[in-house]
Amino acid sequence: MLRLNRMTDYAILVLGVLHGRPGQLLSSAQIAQHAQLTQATVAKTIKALVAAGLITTIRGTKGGCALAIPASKISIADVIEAIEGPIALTACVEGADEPCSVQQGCFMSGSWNQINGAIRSALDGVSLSDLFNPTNLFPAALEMPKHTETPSQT
Amino acid sequence: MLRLNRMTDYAILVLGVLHGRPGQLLSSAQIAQHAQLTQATVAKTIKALVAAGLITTIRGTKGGCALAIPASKISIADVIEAIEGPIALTACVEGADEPCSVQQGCFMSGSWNQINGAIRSALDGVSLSDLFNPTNLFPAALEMPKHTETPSQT
DNA sequence: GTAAACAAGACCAAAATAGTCTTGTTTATG
DNA sequence: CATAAACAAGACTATTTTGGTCTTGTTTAC
Repeated sequence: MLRLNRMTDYAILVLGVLHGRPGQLLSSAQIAQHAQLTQATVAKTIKALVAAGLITTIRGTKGGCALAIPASKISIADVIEAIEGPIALTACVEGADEPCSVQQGCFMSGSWNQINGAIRSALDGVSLSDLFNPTNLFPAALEMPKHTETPSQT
Repeated sequence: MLRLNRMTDYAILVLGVLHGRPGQLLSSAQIAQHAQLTQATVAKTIKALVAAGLITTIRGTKGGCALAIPASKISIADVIEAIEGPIALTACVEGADEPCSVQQGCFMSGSWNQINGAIRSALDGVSLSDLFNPTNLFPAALEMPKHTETPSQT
């Protein structure tokens, strides 16, 4: 299913909360409340996002978090890489004897690199603001109230 | 990391073994031997591949497996879907109150569908024969013996 | 009828993931 | 300068997912 893990979901949620309140410093507790997560989980998410340079934090009383760069400059790929590490399917199969012995070393790696690159650019092509304002991609989205198919989560 | 799971690796291995022996009926035990897996694990993999119509099996003594369709017609996406189910990141975030209440329902679903589609077509664009004969993609592959970067498995 | 092979599902083990808790550091405020 | 609010970081536990094995059944060639 190639599914994102839940922490990445949370990260997108957290970034969405920050995006919805531009210029405000929000504490992790506030974010947790808006995102309906526990403060501890939000803190864990924030740690990774700070490490990746996507948000900035200010410590001490009156501290909090804000987006480090505009949502339009943050791609989905950035978020995924911040939480899950480099984007790569890397299914380099080593165990086989015959089919691999024909060529030397990891003969499939070239193909996989190409596949990984294609996926990465797909994910790189959508920014958080595209995600949060889907009208950019689908101008009529808000006028079509038929959302019968439920895009399942988790 | 968006990694494939191990069963998908195994499936590619199994298909590679079959691809390397066109026209032959191989028992799961033989495949297991070539792929250096246990027979039980291969049998499990085969079950999914048969269900997806990628390989055909013949029961009884002298039975075995063979590719149901040529490797050039099987895409990576087919294999992934056979083992892991539909390809979808589906990170439809429901929990948030504020950022979601502005629009109705799952407002991000449209964007995710587009992203999923892009990934799927990337995976659809590479067939198993591309993977097994990377010269199709990289004509000089066999003449470049520098494989320093190790594309990690598992 | 027997053995070789696929079929299918139950079940257990191992690994990855998610979530919590504790402790420490920074800083505004009274 | 003490206190409280907030971030920081990592240890630890629990849960979930994944991988692997085992058992039992069915098909078919000889």
